[in-house]
Amino acid sequence: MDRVEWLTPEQLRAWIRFESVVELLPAVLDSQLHRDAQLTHFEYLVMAKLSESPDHVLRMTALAATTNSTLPRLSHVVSRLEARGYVERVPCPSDRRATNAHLTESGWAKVVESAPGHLRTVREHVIDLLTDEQVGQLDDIMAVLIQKLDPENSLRRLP
Amino acid sequence: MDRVEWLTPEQLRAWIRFESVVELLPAVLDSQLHRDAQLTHFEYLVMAKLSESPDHVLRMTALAATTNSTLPRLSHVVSRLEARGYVERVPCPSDRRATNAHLTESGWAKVVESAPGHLRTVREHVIDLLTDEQVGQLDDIMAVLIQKLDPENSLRRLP
DNA sequence: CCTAAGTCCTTGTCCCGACAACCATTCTGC
DNA sequence: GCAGAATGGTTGTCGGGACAAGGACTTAGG
Repeated sequence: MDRVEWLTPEQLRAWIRFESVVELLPAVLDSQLHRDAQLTHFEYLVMAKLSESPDHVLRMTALAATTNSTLPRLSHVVSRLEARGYVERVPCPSDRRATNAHLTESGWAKVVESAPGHLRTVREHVIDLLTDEQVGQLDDIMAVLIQKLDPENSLRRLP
Repeated sequence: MDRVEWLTPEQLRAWIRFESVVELLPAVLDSQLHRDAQLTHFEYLVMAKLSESPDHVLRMTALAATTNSTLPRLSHVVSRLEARGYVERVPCPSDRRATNAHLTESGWAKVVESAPGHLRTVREHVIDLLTDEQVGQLDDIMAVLIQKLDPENSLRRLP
């Protein structure tokens, strides 16, 4: 292994803090949703993305992309959501390999019901703690990191 | 559920990007460590914290705190690391309820061997992508979030 | 003291995510 | 057209993390 330059104290401190947030934040989001809506954060995300899409339908591949997920993972989650009546699978007419995931009425209602609580959590733990300027800085920084993490920009729908 | 103000476009975009990074970054760190050192990110973190500590020893409770973890989780991981010879459990002489986790020679060697690769990954995916100014902004922002996520740095979820 | 409550840690069980193997359909080159 | 590659999804298995319960020890109160 080649030599790597060590971090400066400022860089190290920033990294340790960032690392901690990355570790702790998902647990907060997960637990709020699980407590208030019996949903995983990822389950919520899947339904939320469906709800933003025309006709509440997305192909599995597209849905996997927007949720930063893999197909196997998504498939399992959709099966769970299907069992609870929130989502249904519909064969894609134009490509018979493909499957469309469709948010049911019940699923839509679930999203509408649980969105405010989730939003509140996001506000309480992130957005409302920062100044507008900091939100802008966060946006810029995360844009740079995403570019590296997800070079192909498979995440569409960035407003 | 009370009404919650929706996010502005700027806030929403920042949040979606941040959310994506929080989702994707751990996978990158995990996979590098697993590939190059057969270690979980959390396993590495545990050994790293031990290696920074005097005599390479920490009480389980303290170790759980510095790694943002719970005691059950830590206990399982230490068991695994013990089975691989990287860590050993030593009863604490002053408090017989307590257990000290001690990094073995082999564990120390493992940390020394795998640290550069991990550091390189952190540099490649975060630090080296940002200006010094941005690193400072990231530090400030994460400090604010940490304050909310872990108010007294003495976390541990209570039921 | 001695009992009750609190602290420190371990263990068992369940569920979710990663990974690999697999099947079905569509595309490509010749 | 047709063989082989590529694409789109599903399923099975395995390992790690959350949570609940329990065991061992210590401290506090009368």
